[in-house]
Amino acid sequence: MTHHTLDYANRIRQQGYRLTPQRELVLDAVCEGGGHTSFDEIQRRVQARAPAVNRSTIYRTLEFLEKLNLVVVAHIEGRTLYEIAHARPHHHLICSRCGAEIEIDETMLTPAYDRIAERTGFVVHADHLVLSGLCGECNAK
Amino acid sequence: MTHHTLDYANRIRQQGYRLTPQRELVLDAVCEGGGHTSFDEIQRRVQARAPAVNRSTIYRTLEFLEKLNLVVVAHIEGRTLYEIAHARPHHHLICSRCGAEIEIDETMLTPAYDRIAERTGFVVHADHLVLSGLCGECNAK
DNA sequence: CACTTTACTGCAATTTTTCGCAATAACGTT
DNA sequence: AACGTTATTGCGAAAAATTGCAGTAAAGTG
Ligand SMILES: [Mn+2]
Ligand SMILES: [Mn+2]
Ligand SMILES: [Zn+2]
Ligand SMILES: [Zn+2]
Repeated sequence: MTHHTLDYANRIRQQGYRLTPQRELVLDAVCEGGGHTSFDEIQRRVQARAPAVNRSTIYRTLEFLEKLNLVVVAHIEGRTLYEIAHARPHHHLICSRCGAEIEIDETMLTPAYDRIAERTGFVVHADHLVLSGLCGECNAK
Repeated sequence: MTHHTLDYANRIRQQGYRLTPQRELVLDAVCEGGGHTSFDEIQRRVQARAPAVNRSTIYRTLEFLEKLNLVVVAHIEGRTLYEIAHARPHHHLICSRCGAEIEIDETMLTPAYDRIAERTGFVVHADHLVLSGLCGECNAK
């Protein structure tokens, strides 16, 4: 399971929080499938294993996991999508014409981060951006 | 009024849409105050002039104005904030420790856009990003 | 100005998300 | 292993946001 490498159990407990079955179930649900997952899909997966888990709990748990940087969120074309946080952050390019999605590594943004740090002293630490624009193909037209 | 410079009336009509009093009221409401405005504040301003304007209409209108690039949105610390679109896009740096907000020009990001275009062919056209990280002061500690 | 088309609005109903609170259970301590 | 503290859950209710639809009115035409 992907998130095991992050040692989420200790990460949660070391901050004074508790590792509950609900939190493990939600974490697993976000992991399954690997990519972006909607709330409904997460709820479906969680309740397939434990039907009693409450919808409110899933909302609160996702917010919690996001706060601990175990899960990242993205708003893409009106939809709110969740994804397990990986060791290295990544970002998304969304073509506003054809909808194509391209994934890029955080290193693509470091030139801008450097400029920002130079001029403002601010050190950017973005972990899941969504940048819109036009993909190569659509741009050619 | 700031948005008049954008000639929003023609911009709306030229695409087959209609310029309604409700749309002007919402646009004005987003303009007033200049910066980021919450939905509730927009509703308050609109209904101060025209109490009959429906809440649903305001939601739909904001979405519409966003689609036409007359208004930009941002999700900052859980809040959804609206702002009138200016001639040049700008972005925000939010310190995740002290909450400080720094505004930056789009030119700060062009080095990254260039790299992205070189390697992927994708031309980024982001108009209102929110980047989190640590401000200069918080970083020193 | 009267007329036609159909984009847009207001309203009510749904759906989604948040919230308060009493009951539960995680986990450090004994 | 039993106990105590209190973070977390489930539940019901409230609040926020979305949707379908019938009526309204913007704007082009003559
Ligand atoms: Mn992603
Ligand atoms: Mn702004
Ligand atoms: Zn494209
Ligand atoms: Zn700071």
